[in-house]
Amino acid sequence: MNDLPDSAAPPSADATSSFYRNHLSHRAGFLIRRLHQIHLSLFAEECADFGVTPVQYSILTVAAVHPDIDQASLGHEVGVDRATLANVIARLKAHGLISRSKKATDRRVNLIRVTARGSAVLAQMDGAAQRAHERTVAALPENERALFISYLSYLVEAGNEHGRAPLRIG
Amino acid sequence: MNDLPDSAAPPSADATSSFYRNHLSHRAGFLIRRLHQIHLSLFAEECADFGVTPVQYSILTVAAVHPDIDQASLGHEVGVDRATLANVIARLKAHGLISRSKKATDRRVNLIRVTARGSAVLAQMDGAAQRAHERTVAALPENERALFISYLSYLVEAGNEHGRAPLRIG
DNA sequence: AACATAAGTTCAGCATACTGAATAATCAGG
DNA sequence: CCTGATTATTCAGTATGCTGAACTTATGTT
Repeated sequence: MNDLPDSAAPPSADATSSFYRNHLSHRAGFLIRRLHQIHLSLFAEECADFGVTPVQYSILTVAAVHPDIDQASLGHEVGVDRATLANVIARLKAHGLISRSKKATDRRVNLIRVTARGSAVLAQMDGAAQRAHERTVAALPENERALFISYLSYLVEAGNEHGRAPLRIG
Repeated sequence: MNDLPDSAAPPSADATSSFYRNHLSHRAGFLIRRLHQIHLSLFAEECADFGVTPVQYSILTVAAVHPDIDQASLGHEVGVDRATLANVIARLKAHGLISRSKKATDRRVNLIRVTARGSAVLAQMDGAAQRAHERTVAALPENERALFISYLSYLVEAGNEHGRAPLRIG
């Protein structure tokens, strides 16, 4: 059932060897996209009961330790651009997990605060979120796992200036 | 300018040590999401002249070596679910890079074919796409780079059943 | 032929992510 | 106190990715 039709059968090796040397599954970007999909799926599976996505969870955890953080700072911490963050914040607010207020001394600024309900959800889903992260790299033996994370971390730091939402590293 | 306001200053280490042990930047899912963003940015930078995104490029390369491939097979090869694929296909068709026809012996099936213009664009952007993939991991020394790719590849294969668009590995 | 079942695709709706433009509020110089 | 530049946020539009439901066409059974 998964067979390709004749016209789409794998081409002979000599006709397309350059394709196979450069196959999707050897391209960094392709693999990263796919591993991201896998993580999203694992997170959804572990955290289905809470209705909180990975990005929402990241935002909640940062907001929880930075009471009344402004949106720009929150975006820098979590690596989410301002437009996306405005959308996510709106959803979190609609679900009652955060509240928003204008800063008294600068009314351009929105201050974000995790509600009591938000804190409760964070506490309840802590284990599930941990498991989702662990399962994403669980297939690697422990030594390689630590190495993989350190490579990831190094690449993220090295490429930090790329994209609209560079992290604040310091 | 990047300083947090007082109310959002980093909390003292003892009050939130569990937070720092479990900081965002040590979570696999967070790092993968961020590295994915970085890759998207690098790809956009390298391939800006062609108006083709990473997923579109993956689809074009697979369709190029599988003439008249059906959408379900294409989705399995590229790791894109059917609904998303329908959208991407529509955009590629709108830009004249692919054409679509009904399969004669099973009119439920759409057959995808890269147009002459699509082939030309693929050929023209080949170098730029390569550079985008290479730059994503360029910060690692060559040995570690190969190792990182092999870890990625291993994790993707191990987690392949997760998500709506598992790859056909074979 | 009639029916149920299955397969391929599309549609509707939500979430994340980006760009560029608009809006609103603040600040710095004169 | 105005004016212009800066900063914070939002809005509009596009792309990817998911789920569940619908639709169309094939297939298998009787």
